Amino acid sequence: MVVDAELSDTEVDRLFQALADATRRDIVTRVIEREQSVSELAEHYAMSFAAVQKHVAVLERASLVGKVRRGREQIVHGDPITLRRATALLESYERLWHQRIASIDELLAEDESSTG
Amino acid sequence: MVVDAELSDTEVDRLFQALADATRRDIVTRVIEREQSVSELAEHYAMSFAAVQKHVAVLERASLVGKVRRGREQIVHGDPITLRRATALLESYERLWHQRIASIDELLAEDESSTG
DNA sequence: CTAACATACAACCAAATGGTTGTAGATGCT
DNA sequence: AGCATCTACAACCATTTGGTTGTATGTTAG
Repeated sequence: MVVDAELSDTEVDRLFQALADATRRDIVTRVIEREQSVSELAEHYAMSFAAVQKHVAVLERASLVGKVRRGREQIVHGDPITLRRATALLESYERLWHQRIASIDELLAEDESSTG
Repeated sequence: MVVDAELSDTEVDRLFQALADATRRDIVTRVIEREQSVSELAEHYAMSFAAVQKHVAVLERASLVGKVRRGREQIVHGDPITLRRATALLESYERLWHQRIASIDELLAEDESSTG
């Protein structure tokens, strides 16, 4: 399962952009729990079917979900790999932070040994 | 360090929205590594100072960074707590996924014991 | 074959976004 | 005091976004 492939700036833009909407995040949780058709998803929201269709399209462009035709329905499923990549990205920022804290601590330790 | 406080939909919207721009992500990494003034940040980008100012404002509204006045400068620093919350959120989606996989595995195991 | 259903997609609209320039207010240096 | 620097903020503009309605197309059930 390839997870560490570098994401381009544009891909990351799309990824976070896709996550920056409550309806879309809700769709993601729903299809993670159980893959389901677009119209089935649409039932839960106070907006037109076309609007939900667009949200799914945004998630698809971000590779957070995929669609597979089943008869006349289009079944939406979650993409765990992209989710993993998004998390990994944020974790790398956190790692940066911890590294910075660590080097500050080092400096403080040196300081103490020279002043104490 | 409070990390698990529930974020409202709007807050999460702002959070991911703020991360959905390469310039802003770059600003975040820079201020995580070392806090610095807005104009210092602005030097690195091929856009106006005002544009960078706006990006910082977006990050601030999302609580990804904070600003502190120092003389005539405004020093921007990263906010690790918000970063942690963002990561935690994505991790919870991943957890959902693993739970789903686990229950599928259970079903398969039951199936095998009845058919084998 | 026909009716109902699920989807696709275009056209349209208001609001938000990401950029610009210009002006004005604080602060620091000499 | 006077000038340069850093920031704030308004006004403006093009593009994107998130929604709508309407129409067309493919698919399944009777």
